[in-house]
Amino acid sequence: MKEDQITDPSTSDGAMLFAFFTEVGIISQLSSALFESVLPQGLTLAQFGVLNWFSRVDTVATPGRLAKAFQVTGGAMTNTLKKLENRQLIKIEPDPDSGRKKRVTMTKEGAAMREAAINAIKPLLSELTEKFDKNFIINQIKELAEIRRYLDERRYNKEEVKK
Amino acid sequence: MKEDQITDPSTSDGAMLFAFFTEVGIISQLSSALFESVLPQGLTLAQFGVLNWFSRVDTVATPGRLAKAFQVTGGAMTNTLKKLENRQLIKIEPDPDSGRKKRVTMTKEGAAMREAAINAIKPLLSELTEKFDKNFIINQIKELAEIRRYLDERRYNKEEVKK
DNA sequence: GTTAAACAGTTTAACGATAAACATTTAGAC
DNA sequence: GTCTAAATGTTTATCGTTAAACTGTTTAAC
Repeated sequence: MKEDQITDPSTSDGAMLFAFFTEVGIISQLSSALFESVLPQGLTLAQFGVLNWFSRVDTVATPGRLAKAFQVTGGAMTNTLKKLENRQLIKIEPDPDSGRKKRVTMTKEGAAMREAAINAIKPLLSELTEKFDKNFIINQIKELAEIRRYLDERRYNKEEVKK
Repeated sequence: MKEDQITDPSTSDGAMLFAFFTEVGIISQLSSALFESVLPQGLTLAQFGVLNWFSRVDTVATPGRLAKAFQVTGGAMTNTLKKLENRQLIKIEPDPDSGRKKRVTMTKEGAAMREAAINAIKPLLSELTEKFDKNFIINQIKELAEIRRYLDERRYNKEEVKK
């Protein structure tokens, strides 16, 4: 029988898609490791992302809002926020208006750490900017965002079905 | 939805690149979760990848060769192979020709599991294939591979510099 | 008012990943 | 032959992530 031929993904369009996601996964892994290798004092990308959010989006947040912004589970955000709190880079207080919410803000130390992180990754970003064309990256972002939106929507629908 | 934009491409070239890697990271995360949700019996993508490799590339390998193929560290591959060995999906033996190498092969059960996995992800791949144009994906793979090659090279050079 | 459901956040167990330290085996310089 | 360096693989500690179970709080139905 030639079942192998038919089911082999390398002979189908599906294989291409799988190769695409594999490529994305490897880039995600390699780039994360690369950025974290230059971030100061063992700051991780997840932690830097939260600090950066406070500089760019809003000065106050709830864990839930941050979890949604970064598209991670609540547990993941709890974990990241705890690490940041231990290093005194953020402050977590009970929300005065709601007993189940919490109020997360960045400390002065957090803002300073974010500045240091920005400076630390600057050379790496410059190197990569020089290596890859600006329009190439712009186009990539646009196209990848399309795929990301679909996957995000897909996840949402899956959760709806479960109910 | 998406009230909070994480990525902000319009500020600087560096920010654009950072947004690119953020996008890649999210897609990696969402797609992995999606694929693993349909894989049979808790098979992970990492494990499926190895089984699939044996069907597509070669029937025998060393842990080091697989680690290079998937661009992960040796420790990561040791871990994945151990999981597969525990489930009897692969066989790990000492290399008769070299005391430090090992000889990894896929078992019959492994091949069957790979078949089952292929069938399990087929509907998902069909859905995505329908949603995204074939040439679009082909082009994406080509462009992403370029970036991946650079990051991989970059990692290698970093290791060289350390010496 | 009581009670059930939804919401916000945390905890736990499992996964894959890295980096660094650690054997062990092989190969090369002398 | 010896002895150092490289190659191969593993272990350990730490990281981020998910899913599922769990606590506590708020809302809404009655």
